[in-house]
Amino acid sequence: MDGAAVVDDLETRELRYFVAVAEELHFGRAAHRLGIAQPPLSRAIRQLERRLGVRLLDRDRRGVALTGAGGVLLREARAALDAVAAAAHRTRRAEDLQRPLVLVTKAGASHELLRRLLASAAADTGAAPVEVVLCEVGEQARFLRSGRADVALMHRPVDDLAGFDTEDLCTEGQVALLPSAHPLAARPRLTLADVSDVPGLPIARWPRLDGTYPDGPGPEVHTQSQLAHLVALGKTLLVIPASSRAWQWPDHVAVPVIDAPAITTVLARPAGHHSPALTALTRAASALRDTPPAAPAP
Amino acid sequence: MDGAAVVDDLETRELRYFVAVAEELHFGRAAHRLGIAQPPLSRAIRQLERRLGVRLLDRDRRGVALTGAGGVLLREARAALDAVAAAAHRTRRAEDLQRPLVLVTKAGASHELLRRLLASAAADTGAAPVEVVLCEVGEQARFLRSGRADVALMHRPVDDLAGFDTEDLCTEGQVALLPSAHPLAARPRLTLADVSDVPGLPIARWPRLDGTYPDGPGPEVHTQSQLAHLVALGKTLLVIPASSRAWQWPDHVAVPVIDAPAITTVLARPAGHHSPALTALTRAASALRDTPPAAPAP
DNA sequence: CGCTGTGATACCCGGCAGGTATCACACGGT
DNA sequence: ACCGTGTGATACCTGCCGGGTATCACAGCG
Repeated sequence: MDGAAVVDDLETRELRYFVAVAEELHFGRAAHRLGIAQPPLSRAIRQLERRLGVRLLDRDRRGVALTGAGGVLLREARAALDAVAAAAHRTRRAEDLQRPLVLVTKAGASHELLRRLLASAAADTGAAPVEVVLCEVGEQARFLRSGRADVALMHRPVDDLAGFDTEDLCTEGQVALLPSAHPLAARPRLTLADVSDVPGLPIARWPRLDGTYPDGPGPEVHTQSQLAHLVALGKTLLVIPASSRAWQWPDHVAVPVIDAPAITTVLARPAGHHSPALTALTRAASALRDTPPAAPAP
Repeated sequence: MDGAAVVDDLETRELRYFVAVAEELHFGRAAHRLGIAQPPLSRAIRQLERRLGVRLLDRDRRGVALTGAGGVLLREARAALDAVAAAAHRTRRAEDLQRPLVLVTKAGASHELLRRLLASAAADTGAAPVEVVLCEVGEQARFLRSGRADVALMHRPVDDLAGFDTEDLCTEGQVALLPSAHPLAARPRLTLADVSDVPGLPIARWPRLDGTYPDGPGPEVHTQSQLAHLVALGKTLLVIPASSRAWQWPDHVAVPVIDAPAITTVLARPAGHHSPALTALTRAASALRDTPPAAPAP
């Protein structure tokens, strides 16, 4: 037999190392981030490639690039590391039954809804206390998958809900956020075409999964705080769910975008996970959906 | 600070060791299965408990029992190990785009449907070849989660479909399989009550997730082959989907059980995974559903 | 044509995973 | 009561491998 008949079952250490290199695309920085020196990291990656029998990275003397297989491993390794972290988290927290339920949501979204949900859960006798954690945009899924949170507020269709059980909470339209002085701010309503290419107010660009940015005139951002700054400066415009008032500065105007897809806020939990506290919260949430807000907006 | 402030990120080795002990509930046998000696295994488990700060096993000098936290870790560790294995599998197979799609199904189920599905996929130009893998009952989910298969035939409501995207293929009633000499075999139809407690033909008992068997008079089985033997011997009866003819021996009779839940055969794939070959197969499957079988059974 | 920065290589060392031998103890037989 | 048996725990040793330092090889660039 040849030397390719090597073992399966990678170690999490190897996966962590690979993810670091794949994210940094630089052995030195990755090693620094991992708190080790560069040579052991190079050796570990090379050994990983030999064990898998697959080339993961193209090193061409000036930087590093992911191969196709490397891209697959990056995605799979993240999922696997999340699963391992979830094993640790959930095992630790299995001890006390009266632990609070951890709910994660992206900062600045669904304020009012969350407040009502918490009130409803608190009123439900027997429901465990709920602890709210805020995360950056799109990070809820990883919080759920890695066990750092039990349940999340997510948004369809913008978030990827694959692998989660969901409960619809409410659906709403989107508004464009503009500087109040801008000509478009006077319009009673807008369309996506109106806001897609506004001179002087380009839409901000978020990094793709591989870390690169799409082309375009807009500023590059990767956290909500950066975006908040740019909005406050009137440097970009935003199309967001109508309830995301946290973004609305005093000198901004929200104009409905009539053809933007409706956003549904959902309560998401890992598929197949059940606990009394979780089902109690889900019940409170579904009761909430059937009850309109006490004071509907004028 | 106290000594409880220990690291996260478990190693897969620790998880594999724990799963072995939790499944065997015996350090010696688990060590043998892992190919190591018993003392290092004891030490590794103890270290795992210290790192997690949680007692996982109750050792009381005569055997080992899982604690609540241990049960949680067993489930989570299996999922995590599956995810790690999936990372290796899928990365290796990411290389060649023309690789066959691996379909897993439980042996002896959905014969006819699978044949039609394969024919339909073969007719669809551009669909990758399909490789069929057979597994024991209930193991399809692990094949999908660990990346050993890309897609599975599963059955609602008997299989746990949490975390999978599914496509319904067909729905059918269930029949009871009886020795032809048995009095019940003469009936034109039966109910669950009729077959639930037949003297001399107790229903076989499958192990639960924790490895123990429910109480009852029936024989204990944990593979389909064992069950096939017992059915052939006329020692037990079976309630199965009507199409599972593989179980029907010449001296057996199938009688419809009119109040048994209908079984839907579904094509399942890991949520959020997409590939051209997979979508082609899914398309072929949905086309199949709309087309009734060429020669309906009389 | 050196200088800079990249990843790869060579080599050494220490910690830890794993092995062997043995212990401590709970049963069950007689 | 007592020893035999089988359990997991402990003690101690050893070899391997993960990690460190020093250095190399090479590609750009002024």
